[in-house]
Amino acid sequence: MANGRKPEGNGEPVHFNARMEGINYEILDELVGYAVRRAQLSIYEDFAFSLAAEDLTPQRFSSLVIIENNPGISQTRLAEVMGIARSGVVSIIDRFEESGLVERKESGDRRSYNLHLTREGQKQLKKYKKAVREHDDRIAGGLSAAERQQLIGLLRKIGQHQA
Amino acid sequence: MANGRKPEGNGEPVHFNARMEGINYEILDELVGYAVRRAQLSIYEDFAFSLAAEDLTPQRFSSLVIIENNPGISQTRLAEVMGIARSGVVSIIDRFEESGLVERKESGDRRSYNLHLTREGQKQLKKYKKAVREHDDRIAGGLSAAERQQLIGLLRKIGQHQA
DNA sequence: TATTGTTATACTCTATAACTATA
DNA sequence: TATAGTTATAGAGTATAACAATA
Repeated sequence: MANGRKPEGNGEPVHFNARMEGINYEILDELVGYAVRRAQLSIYEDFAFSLAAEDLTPQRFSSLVIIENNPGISQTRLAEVMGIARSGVVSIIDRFEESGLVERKESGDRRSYNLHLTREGQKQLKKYKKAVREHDDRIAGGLSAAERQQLIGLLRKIGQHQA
Repeated sequence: MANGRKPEGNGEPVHFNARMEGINYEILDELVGYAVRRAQLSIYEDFAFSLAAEDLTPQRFSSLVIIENNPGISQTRLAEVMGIARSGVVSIIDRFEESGLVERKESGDRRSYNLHLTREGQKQLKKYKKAVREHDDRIAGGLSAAERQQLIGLLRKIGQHQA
């Protein structure tokens, strides 16, 4: 063997703990931005854990939902909606096409495609939605239905600074 | 010249628009996770825009605040608080040390360091805090003080699923 | 044996720029 | 000239694994 050591590594997988005992967060506790970021990290971690087996990320899930509910959308438009560069959409759609969930159909304009879910894509997305709802219920478990609605409402007011 | 073309590129910088006209978001509108992610993207964008000149990211800002308010903290502990790998902290601190904001001081245990802000670090952080508060007020501008507190409170209840 | 900091490496995400085929 | 999709490339960010020094 190349070396006589046992396989090592750092041990504990990296985990985000929203609030650590005995740590003074000072100003961070007063910032809306930090609270959102902290929540987002916890949520992302749970999403990844819950849906890694499905090879699904929040980004990929959102793409499927947008395509399903806005059938025929173009890649450029999808990029705008997702807030990413057009080049990023290419690889996302490539991957979905390989796994047979999305297809690029002809549009009138031969420069662009109309994106659609395949039958298989619709079927899979239904499953994904169920899993994502379970995940969302889990992470929002501490909140009543009313609080949940209130939270979504407050979050929607954020980042609306001027036009 | 190597080629006769004018410098081109895709044009419009990538920008995240929380909600696009004429798009159906379906289930995404009901998910706490999506609302948080959407808000987080808007906030991050404003933070980056406001503080890029200071070479500051939310991550780097948080590190400085944690070090200031928990002086003598070790790199491993800081990694835990930030929810990143220990190896990631090394480069963060390296950079702060180069720019003279943080210093690694001896601890009793010769394997580890005690992290401290330098005098310059304290001075800079004071400036950063002012800028970050302005940024936070801007992105939370649509909210009253009460709503802001309410939002932070609700966000804190998230991701507290079981122990 | 375990821990701290470190380095090497790799992977993902995403941006920018340039290219092509169309319009 | 402008636009849609594409490719090439590069830069963050961050993880894992392995290592040296120390406990």
